Amino acid sequence: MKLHEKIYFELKEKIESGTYPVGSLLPSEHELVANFQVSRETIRKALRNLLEHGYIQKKQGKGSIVLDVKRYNFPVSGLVSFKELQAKQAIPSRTIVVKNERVKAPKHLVEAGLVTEDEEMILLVRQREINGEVIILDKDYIKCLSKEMHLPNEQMAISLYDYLEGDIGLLIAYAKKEFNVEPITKEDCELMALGQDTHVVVVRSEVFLEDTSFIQYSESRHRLDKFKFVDFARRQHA
Amino acid sequence: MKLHEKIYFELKEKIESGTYPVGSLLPSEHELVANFQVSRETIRKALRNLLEHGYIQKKQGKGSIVLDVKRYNFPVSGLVSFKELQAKQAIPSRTIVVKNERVKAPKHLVEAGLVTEDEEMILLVRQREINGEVIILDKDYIKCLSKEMHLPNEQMAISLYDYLEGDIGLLIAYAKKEFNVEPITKEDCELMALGQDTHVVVVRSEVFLEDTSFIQYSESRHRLDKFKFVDFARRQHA
DNA sequence: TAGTGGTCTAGACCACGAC
DNA sequence: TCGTGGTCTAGACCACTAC
Repeated sequence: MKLHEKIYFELKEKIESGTYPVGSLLPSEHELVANFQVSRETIRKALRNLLEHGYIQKKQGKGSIVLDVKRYNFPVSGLVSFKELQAKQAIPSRTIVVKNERVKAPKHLVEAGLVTEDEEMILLVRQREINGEVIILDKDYIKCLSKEMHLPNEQMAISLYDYLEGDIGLLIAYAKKEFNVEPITKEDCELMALGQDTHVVVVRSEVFLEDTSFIQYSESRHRLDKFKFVDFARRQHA
Repeated sequence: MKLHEKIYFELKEKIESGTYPVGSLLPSEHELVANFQVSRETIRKALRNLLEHGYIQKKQGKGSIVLDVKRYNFPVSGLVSFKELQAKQAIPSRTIVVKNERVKAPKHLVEAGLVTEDEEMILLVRQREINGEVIILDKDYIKCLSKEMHLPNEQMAISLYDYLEGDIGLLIAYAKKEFNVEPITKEDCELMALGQDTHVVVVRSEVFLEDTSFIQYSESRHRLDKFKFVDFARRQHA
């Protein structure tokens, strides 16, 4: 564990436990330098991390003010998998793998230059059940990194990202996401518990690895009444 | 202008203009130090800024890879005002101020501890027209910072944030936002061009100043077919 | 092995806030 | 005035990538 990470986690823990109460000031950077016996830049890196995650607000001439974490830190933003979300929220859920097969790359990905024309991809379709109802339908196209590559159904029922990052050792770096509300398709009707709904929320993502190579395109289709997206945003004054 | 900002803007400009083509490597940090005649930490701060805004991907042992800005940098995320959005997209639009009056603070804000019970706030309701249709309905509750405070209608038709930041000199720092899809209200029907729609996208925000004091609560109600939210997200491996 | 970015140090000076 | 965070410097050593 890096020094600045250790300091970040220690301060984060003290904020979450109330050792540093909401609205109070953290010890000054100078004091933290003395306490942790590290250089000021190392302290500042830890504080920057706290700032970016919504734990503190810094003010020149004053100090680092502790924010109300419970209010601002239900992060559904960023790049987080369904499994990681569920783990945080402790909701009874289940995943059913509907499709897991090789297909030709969809045309719009070829046109976007993300894959070559005759390339094969793995199409993965999964139902996400919460309290016994299918609330989310996930459709993923994953680039084949080798001829033999396949995705074990048992793993896909847990987490695609756990498999790609843990078992295969890929490093997922960033994604472009797009949120829309669209009319339902026949597939939505068949695979989701929609009732009278006429629309679903569609989250489309293009996902890339650390070397900037394309790895995954996904469409996550959500029932309107269960969709919620929470974000913590900082204003850019540049 | 700070040094690292100047370097950030110069590199950003060269990426956007294609001087550094997509997929190529930026000059190494060592080279940039020599070119700009600054210390390495200053270069690194500029590069960190490019990374956070989706312009580059860094890889240890390799370098800084230029990403496809056109594809990833339509930022509707962050904390951006309607006026700033319109400016980027050059769409003919108009804002109509429907209400601008003092009211008692709404109960849910009192319960959340954001305002005191008998406090007055300014209620601002604005229609956002695009191509002659009301697509968005913005309802804002703004905290009264003085007895005399009022918001000029002419300014509100341009930008609330321009007024608060420019004219009054407030510094908006961060916000918590929540996205939901909800059934329409009577007010939506009356003030928006909804057609057969039964739902709208609702974006609720709590906005805070640099000293962490609460300043604004807002509800932005969007017609389903015109709502779109684009995000660039990095995976947290910590 | 050579070159890259990642981490860390020990200073300096400046701008802002509270008193 | 004093203490705070913001910017910047000039080094050091380490981990990873490419060859």
